[in-house]
Amino acid sequence: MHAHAWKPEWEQPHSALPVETVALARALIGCVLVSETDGVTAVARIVETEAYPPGDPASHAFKGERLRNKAMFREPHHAYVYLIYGTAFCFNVTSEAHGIGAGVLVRAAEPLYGLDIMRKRRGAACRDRDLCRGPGRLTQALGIDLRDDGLPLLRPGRLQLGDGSPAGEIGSSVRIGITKAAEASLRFYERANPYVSGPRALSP
DNA sequence: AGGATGATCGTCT
DNA sequence: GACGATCATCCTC
Repeated sequence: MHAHAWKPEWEQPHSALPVETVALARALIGCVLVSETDGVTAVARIVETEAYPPGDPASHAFKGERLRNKAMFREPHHAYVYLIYGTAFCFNVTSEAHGIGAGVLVRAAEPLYGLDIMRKRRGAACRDRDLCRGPGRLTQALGIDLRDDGLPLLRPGRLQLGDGSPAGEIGSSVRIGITKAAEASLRFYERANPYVSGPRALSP
């Protein structure tokens, strides 16, 4: 597969990405994420997200703006990156108006381009299916870390979101790994996609 | 395929 | 001193 075959697609800036958190979480399914880290390009297509809307007790923004979560209170469509469990980074896309803390966690993606650098970053023992399957794995494969925290995502840079649309049906379920507001169905994923990280058989 | 566990560290109480 | 929007590994079925 030729690299330039993908280029016209992922060089398109995203048109009309929603600002509202849940709408954004759905709209991000199918969008491509391009990373230009350390002079290397890697591209993956988002297949699973979770919404953390305003007033959500499970959101890092719930208790107000802090040093760590200040990116969540920025303009929409910026990166919010944080370290979790001391071992992994999580990548979010900010949502809602400036000053309102909210965002969308990107949980899994389908590797499209730069598979070799992703394998190198993830380790030789990693199956291709698992390169970006999980929030911490995705950031590792794409070289996303604290340097990306707060960066805009709709212009060329270390990270850029490109246009895309979901293939087939979008499923939803409760969010993974949270204890507060655990009943809310705010996780979205491409139903038939094998690169989704969590349960794929749930409804509606 | 699915459940339990330890690693590891910044942030908050 | 406790707690995560997790992962890799080890275990059992």
